[in-house]
Amino acid sequence: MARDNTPNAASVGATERSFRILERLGDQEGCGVSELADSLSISKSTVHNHLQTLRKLGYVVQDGDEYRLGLQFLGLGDRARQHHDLYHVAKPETDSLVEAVGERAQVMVEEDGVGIYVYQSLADQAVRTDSHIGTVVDLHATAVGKAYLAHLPDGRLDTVLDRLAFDEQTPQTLTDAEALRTELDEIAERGYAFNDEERTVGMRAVGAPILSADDGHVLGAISVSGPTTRMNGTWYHEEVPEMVAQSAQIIGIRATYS
Amino acid sequence: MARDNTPNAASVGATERSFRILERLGDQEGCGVSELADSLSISKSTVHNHLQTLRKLGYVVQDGDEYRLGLQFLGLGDRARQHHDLYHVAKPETDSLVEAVGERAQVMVEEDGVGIYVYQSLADQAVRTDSHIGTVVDLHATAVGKAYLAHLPDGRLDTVLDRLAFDEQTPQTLTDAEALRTELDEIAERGYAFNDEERTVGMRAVGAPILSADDGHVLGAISVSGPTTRMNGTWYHEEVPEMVAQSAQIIGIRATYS
DNA sequence: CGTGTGTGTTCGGTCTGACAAAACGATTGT
DNA sequence: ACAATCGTTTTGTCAGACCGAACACACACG
Repeated sequence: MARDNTPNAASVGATERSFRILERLGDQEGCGVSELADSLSISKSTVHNHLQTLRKLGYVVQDGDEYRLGLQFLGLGDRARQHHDLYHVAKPETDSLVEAVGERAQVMVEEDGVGIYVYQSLADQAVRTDSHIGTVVDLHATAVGKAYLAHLPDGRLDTVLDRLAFDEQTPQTLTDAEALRTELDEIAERGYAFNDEERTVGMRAVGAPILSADDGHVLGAISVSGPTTRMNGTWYHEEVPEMVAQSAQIIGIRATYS
Repeated sequence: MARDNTPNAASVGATERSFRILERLGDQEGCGVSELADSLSISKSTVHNHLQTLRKLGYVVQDGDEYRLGLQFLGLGDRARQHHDLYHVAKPETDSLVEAVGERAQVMVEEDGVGIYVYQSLADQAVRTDSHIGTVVDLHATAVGKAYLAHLPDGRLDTVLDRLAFDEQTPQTLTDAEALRTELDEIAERGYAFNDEERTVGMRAVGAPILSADDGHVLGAISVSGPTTRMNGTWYHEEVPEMVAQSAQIIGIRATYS
């Protein structure tokens, strides 16, 4: 171990392996030992040991000859979310926003430099996408992300932008830090952010920041998203932004005084 | 569990330790290294290594001098839940049940011999308890649990009851397997189950099984629970059971044909 | 029937790397 | 200034995590 730098290793390999296995199990529902071992380049027996350990703990269930993620993770996820009081106040308001607008709405908070959806509400007509509760958000390519970044203090913004990958998701994605900064200024002044097919072709979204009612620091963001076929004209440019911004304000007030 | 003293170990110790740390972090929101190390009887440096590893993976966040559960668990939990299609159909119906009855309602499914809440809906007046989404349910001491057990095939019931601990939660808890079996027979005939302060003093609940509409096997259970001060008389004994049973039936039908 | 390829599981041997104890800094309160 | 915390880093050592290979059990096929 003395050779080759390892800047600050201090890392538990077995834990990393367990979570790689778990994440893979989440991607493809139901999976066998061999398939996991191949795709992760870990030996079958090691994968088997990890799965048995996780099964004993209740985080994985063995369903015939397949392994699946266990529902115990709901408990850990809910516990983590309980600690963010934004969730409680945002949930009912988000539901009524969806009832008014239709489509889908999601609430994002930042954690350690990445955005994560803590709640999502879907109308019947909403488009099914790959974003769910717990999804890690691209801060530079979503309406929630940009609305959030636009209200971050300069210092924090710099550190977050430094870590951003600027993946190009679609031809419309902003991949230049300077272009993003100028758009963030516009967003801050306007009060809400647009996303016009920057992450998913055919999808548009409108996002607004959730600000603390006393000192004005940003707590998170909320957005409504839908297909370009329905999200257009003044509905997209004026009416939806109005409703999203209002919901964001209500959530901000409730979050501050409760 | 006294039985089953690890006939074949094949267990990854580091993973077990990581999850013990994570579960402890979930219990008490925000926690320092020393506190964790003491209460888990693990050395400080080991706890530190695990926390750093989990932080790198995003499952733990470092907030000043405290560590907290990361929101990434929401993703794993939601993924696990997606695989159970019962959740999708139960959610809207549970919400409208809560709107009609008030109080709180929860949906349970079984996984590997234990019951787990996959959804919970709270009215404004609902009592705050320690049960959340992801909570492991005592099958013998809850309305959902008994409603579920009552409709389990005899073979499965035996194996589940064998593993049950029969903890006495309150003076009212059924701790005798035979007494439970006779009550399960009554429940199966009646179609719904009561819980009269068997798990929490001052709380009552009414639960009904969610049955598949074609072959009648039990998919899960749903219950409404509230304080004894409001849950009594014909409201508790007749009207609420009626509504819960009806919601359960609707969910069962939707789950079967979708 | 064997036989081939696919599983999931078990078995030892090897060497990594997870672990505890103690030293180190950085804060706090006395 | 000192004592008493905290979190972090370092050290050596031995348990145990890992792999490869063998095993058991399925289904296919010819």
